[in-house]
Amino acid sequence: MTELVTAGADLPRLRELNSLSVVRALRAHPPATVTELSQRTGLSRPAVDVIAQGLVTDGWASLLEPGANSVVGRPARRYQFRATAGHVIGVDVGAHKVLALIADLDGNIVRSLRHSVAADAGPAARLAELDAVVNACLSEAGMTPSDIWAVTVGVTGAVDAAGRTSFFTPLPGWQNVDLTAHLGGRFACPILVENDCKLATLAERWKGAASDANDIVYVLAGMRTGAGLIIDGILRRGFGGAAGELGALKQVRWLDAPAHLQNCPGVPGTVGPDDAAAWVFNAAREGDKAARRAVNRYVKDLAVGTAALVLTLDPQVVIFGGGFSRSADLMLDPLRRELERLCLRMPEVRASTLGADAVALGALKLALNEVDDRLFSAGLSAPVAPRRAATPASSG
Amino acid sequence: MTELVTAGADLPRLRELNSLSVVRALRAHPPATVTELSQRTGLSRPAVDVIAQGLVTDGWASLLEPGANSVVGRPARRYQFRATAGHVIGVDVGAHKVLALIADLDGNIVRSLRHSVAADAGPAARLAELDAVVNACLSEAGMTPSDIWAVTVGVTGAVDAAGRTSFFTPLPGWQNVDLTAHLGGRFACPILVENDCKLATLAERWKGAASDANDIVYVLAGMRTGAGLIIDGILRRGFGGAAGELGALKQVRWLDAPAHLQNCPGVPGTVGPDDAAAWVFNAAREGDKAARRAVNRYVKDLAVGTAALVLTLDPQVVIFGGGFSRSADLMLDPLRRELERLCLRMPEVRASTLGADAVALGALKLALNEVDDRLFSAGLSAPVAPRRAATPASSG
DNA sequence: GCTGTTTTGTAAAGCTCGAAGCGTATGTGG
DNA sequence: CCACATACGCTTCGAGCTTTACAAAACAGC
Repeated sequence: MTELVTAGADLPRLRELNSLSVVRALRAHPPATVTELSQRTGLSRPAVDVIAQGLVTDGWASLLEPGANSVVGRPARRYQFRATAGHVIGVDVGAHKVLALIADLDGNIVRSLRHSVAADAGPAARLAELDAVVNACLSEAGMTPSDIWAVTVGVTGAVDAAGRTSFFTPLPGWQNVDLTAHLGGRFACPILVENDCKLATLAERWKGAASDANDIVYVLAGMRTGAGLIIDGILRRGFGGAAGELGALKQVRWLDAPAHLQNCPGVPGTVGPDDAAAWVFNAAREGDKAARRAVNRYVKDLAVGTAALVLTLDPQVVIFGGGFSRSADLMLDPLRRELERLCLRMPEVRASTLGADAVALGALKLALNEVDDRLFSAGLSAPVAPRRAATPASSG
Repeated sequence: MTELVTAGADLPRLRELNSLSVVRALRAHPPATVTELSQRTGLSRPAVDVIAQGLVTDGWASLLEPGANSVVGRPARRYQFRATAGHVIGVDVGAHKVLALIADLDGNIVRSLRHSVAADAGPAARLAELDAVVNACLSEAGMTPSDIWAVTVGVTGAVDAAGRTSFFTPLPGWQNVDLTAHLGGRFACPILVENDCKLATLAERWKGAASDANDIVYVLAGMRTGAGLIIDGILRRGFGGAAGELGALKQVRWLDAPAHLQNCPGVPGTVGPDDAAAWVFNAAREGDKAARRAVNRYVKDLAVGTAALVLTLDPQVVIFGGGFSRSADLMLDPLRRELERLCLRMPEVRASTLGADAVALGALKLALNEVDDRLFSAGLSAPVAPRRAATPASSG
């Protein structure tokens, strides 16, 4: 009737909260004994004991066989979170490839598969390749779609709340492709679609160069330039999912920045447009004057937009990622110098440590976050795949 | 010893959580009967009853005298949150004035006082005026500093985590003035110092034009141009407190934008530089061609930076505030047109509804938030003024 | 003015959960 | 084989919430 201002908690809820607390402690430092869990959660040993046994019978935790016990005294039972209770899929649908990863609830990658796709492939062909990769990856792992608890797909371009690439995408014919609906037929679990750049940002914070920071600006530097934002530890999408699309503003010079590299004088005619940048970076490394000038011009332009992000958000760290980050050795210091000149408070500037898998890793992480959110809000009844709340019927 | 991963809750903590839950319900819909509170919190009537009585004896709530009871049945006791249990102060230290507001815990303004200050006053004189206003306001309200639970002071310029204006401020000699230390001698409660622009943003969300939105970009348009950001309902300061200082980047044209108004041809020599903008707005309203052109140029420049913010954050709403927002009728539509051209997803654009008190109101809100945070994290023992955790000794 | 109705206040019983304490089990080291 | 250290598991106790039941207070209608 009346909306709940704030839910008051009764005893069963208390037990649930403490169970979740134990699960968190279990995941943070596995494997753990009852005594350790008791210390970490602040609960008494007997309380943790019954909770841990309940987790085992529910399937959330498992007992480790007693191994080498260095300490004197009765050896403690060692519990561990049963990460294999569920799995998630992260997919990167890029211009040239489709990469799928399957991981367990702790993020351990169980299976990965990568197919190449022609850059000019249409949406139907690309979707078919997506299905093929996901299917093959699942069967290689000996799983069915019902074993999957969440799916995330990363695509290029801003993605709206419904999971559609509504604005712009370089993938041919990809506007308004409804991936949620496309995958919804086979997966009953939550399906998330997200911008590749945002996912790469998430990945850098998960197991990349920004794992220690909570306020992160990620700059994707490549043939396309983009940005991803983590503020207060949370990936920000914006009200309509279009956060980080600063590159669309021509005053920040991100649109034309890669042209400095592509149009650099001295690039041999035998080098294709996609490889021109790599050639320029190599030439610059070997001392070629024109190449160095091109790189410097590129960095100068990149720095304008980066400075706009830094001045707007004042992050702790800026991550320099994307395809060009392989040549970060050439550009990191010039970029720092430019930012020093343009910004009020200088953030740390670091190069990405993740390679081409960053987007798929971020997709994995987003799916894991979704699972955790549901776990910690809905409570842990039994480890089964969650189901989407509503399936908005919409044609792809 | 070991850091707590997540605190497990025991029974006393449960009661505390439920008490807070009742307090929240009480504040959301005052006055409230036990039955209403029971429905809103989901707790049983007897549980709410003992909690409510406890709140009354602690001083957090009070009983309302039974008034007209339209319904049949035994009249219910009506409880209300005792907002006068504590008070907070919000101060705006501006270029021309010092404005102090005192409010109770519900944000009802109890007392306000405004002193004018010369724009070229030095830091000592300005601090003296600040003390005078705060003292007078307190004594007029019949209070002492120990009655105050939190103090917030708004100043121009980026404020770092320690509460110092470390970067730039137009207030003469104000660099590195340590307001926290200055006020720390007389107030034992938390003292917050914050950028005026951020506080105005907070005020617009509290009781201004953005009360329905959680993702807000506030643009302060005046002789100085600034920005404040609310993302996911929370005011964002950035890692070093310098978020929103996009204006420092010359490519976004905010620095020179007001010059279009000041240097507009046709401004009589009798009009001072501070009043030139107002003259131009009036002239534009009356159809003066040169004035209209100046206003349009100004809006065009303002829109570049605003578009950078919008493209970066994709907010739900952009608030057009600051001194020039009095002339929003002239500029709102042109600003919308420019943004439509520059942005991917168009946010709502609204004019500020708060006048010159916005900064002080925001300061009040920040102080109230601080009180609430402490309340809801530390629990409610008895309504007394909180004390600062650590007083970092630093000379002003 | 009395009675019935309706809603609130209050008391008692029961249940669940966590804390504390204590005896028991199971290892290591001498 | 014995002493010791640590972990397990049982019992007792207390706190807090819910349910149920009953008393109290006001209004409506006769």
